[in-house]
Amino acid sequence: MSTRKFCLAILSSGDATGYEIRKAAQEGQFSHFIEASYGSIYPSLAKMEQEGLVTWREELSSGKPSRKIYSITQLGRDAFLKELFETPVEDLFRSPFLLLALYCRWVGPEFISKEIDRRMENLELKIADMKHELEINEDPASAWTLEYGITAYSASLNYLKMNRSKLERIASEPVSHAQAAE
Amino acid sequence: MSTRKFCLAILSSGDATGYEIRKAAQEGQFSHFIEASYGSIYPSLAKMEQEGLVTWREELSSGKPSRKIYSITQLGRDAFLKELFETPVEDLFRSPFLLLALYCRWVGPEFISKEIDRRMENLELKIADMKHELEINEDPASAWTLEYGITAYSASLNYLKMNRSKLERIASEPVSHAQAAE
DNA sequence: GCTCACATGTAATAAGTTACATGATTTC
DNA sequence: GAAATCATGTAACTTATTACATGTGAGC
Repeated sequence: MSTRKFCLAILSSGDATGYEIRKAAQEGQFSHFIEASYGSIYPSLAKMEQEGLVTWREELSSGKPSRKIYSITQLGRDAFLKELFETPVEDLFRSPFLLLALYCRWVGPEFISKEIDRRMENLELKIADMKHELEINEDPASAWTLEYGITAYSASLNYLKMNRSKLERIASEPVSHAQAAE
Repeated sequence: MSTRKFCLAILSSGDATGYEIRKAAQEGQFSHFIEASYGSIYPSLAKMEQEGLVTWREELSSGKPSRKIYSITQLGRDAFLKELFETPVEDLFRSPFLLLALYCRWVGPEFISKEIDRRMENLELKIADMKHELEINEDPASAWTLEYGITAYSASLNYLKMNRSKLERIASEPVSHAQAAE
């Protein structure tokens, strides 16, 4: 249901192709808190077309492959609004990284160190991305959302910066039987 | 695959029933970055038993329903280690709340205000929870992970505290046709 | 000539959600 | 007497993932 909601959100601000919607999920401001791949977007669009929430027209351009440009209908707008008003599902945070941190003694300090590097690079990239979007952006709601993301990610990044050595130290303690059976 | 990994993680620190594993996903330190329900835990345990990753014994206690106590096998430990060493999937953050924030003008300031309240209460609860776990906790890796969570959530909460009025103001601006077609 | 970006989709599979079904004991 | 907690599981359904399948044009 979340891919559907996302497609309606994008289309509520303007027409788009499936390809463009996926790109928005991959690169834009949405990418930081939404997941959607071709395999979920195209079927979702097809289904919504059957339900009358969206329509499409074909655009044939010489050379380039033809595009199916989707538009939201009034029914679609109503459905989107309804979804917005429904109490939103709780935000979801799933972290294989934190699970790894919890079991850091099992993998040792070198591996942990490498993974912390990866995680920090990732956060830095995301933050840089959001700062860039903030600059080219004109919509105040987008700015607010981007700043929320920058704040939260910066806090995580900073925590890693200040406390990574602590975790690396913990990871270097040997795993005793007592701990394993704890 | 993530429910499986989580079950192995729990069992690697000691025997447990399906019920207890689900409780750990619901309440403990894990609950802040893992999702798992009965419907995914029980089938997962059954499958892992067939694969020889876990075994179980029945405990009949007078009165209470009988429990199936699962233990991890050496094969299971190996599988868990292997999963830990495999490059972890990127952390996943999905936020219906931020999508709502982005479209705040469509729902208006009253609704947004209510949702911000909900979100803040939620964050406060989680933070309080983690602080409490931090106190009763003895494992340094757990402490590190909990502090990570407290840091990130506190930053989000603080952002909401400082900037909620801004979003409420944005939400009160009428949606023009130009914006809708932007 | 190669890779990247554009562009659409399907099929098989995996995974998880939600509701259902059942029942005893403990606590208020 | 009611509600919460302990305790196990299934079945139907929804959803998403991954890989496959295909092809053009532009830039290097």
